[in-house]
Amino acid sequence: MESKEAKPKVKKGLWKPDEDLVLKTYVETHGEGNWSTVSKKSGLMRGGKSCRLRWKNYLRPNIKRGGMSQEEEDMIIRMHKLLGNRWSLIAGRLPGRTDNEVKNYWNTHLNKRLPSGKRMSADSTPDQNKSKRLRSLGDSQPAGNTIPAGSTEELEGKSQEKGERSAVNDVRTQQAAQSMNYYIESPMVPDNNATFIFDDEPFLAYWDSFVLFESIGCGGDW
DNA sequence: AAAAGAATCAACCGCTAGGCG
DNA sequence: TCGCCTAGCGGTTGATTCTTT
Repeated sequence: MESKEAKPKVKKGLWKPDEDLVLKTYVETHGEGNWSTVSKKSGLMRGGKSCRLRWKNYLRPNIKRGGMSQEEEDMIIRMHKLLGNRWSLIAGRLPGRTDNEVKNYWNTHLNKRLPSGKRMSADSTPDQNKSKRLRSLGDSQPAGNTIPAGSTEELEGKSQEKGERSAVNDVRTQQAAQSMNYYIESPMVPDNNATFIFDDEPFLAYWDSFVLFESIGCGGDW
């Protein structure tokens, strides 16, 4: 029953509202960055990583909470088909959404609905390291910074949202099943014969140049 | 009404890249 | 050039909530 007294005790688990308040106030005052020192300076007994994640996923302004819209769902499906499990890149095309949220949504809602039990999980990602290679490029447009103002929802709305969740999910399940009409049956990595069926041209406007760069075959194994 | 199982999602972990001294 | 530190990423875990029996 020895305890490691030398190390400062780092709190884990769910964040409490007062902790959120402390972190939010701190970041709004001092700005983002130096997460490793946030816990010391703010008095939070949290690790830097935890603080960064909490801010990025929940406390940051313009974070959109609640269910995904049909458009967002479609976007996720399409982007995942193109990019695989590059959640940060996908989230970057969805204003107000975080990579964690997109990832969870995919794993819980969309992945299981794939036709004929085909799973688009990490297993099917051809090159995990590609995301690392692309990171610096992708960071030029981080997930939250392109968000138009006015999409913030109350964090306290969560309990209500939970109550509505099952009903909302039922509707969304049906809608998403319809959206699968333009789901692409070709392998995730398109070759020259891959057929992409997009119903709306403006989708292209969301592509970054590096995505196009890779898509047209300059990315090695693409 | 209670218990068990399933589903969901917030948070953590390990790893890598990039910056800086 | 090397080593350390920080930020960011995707994968995984575990707690909570919901649904079914």
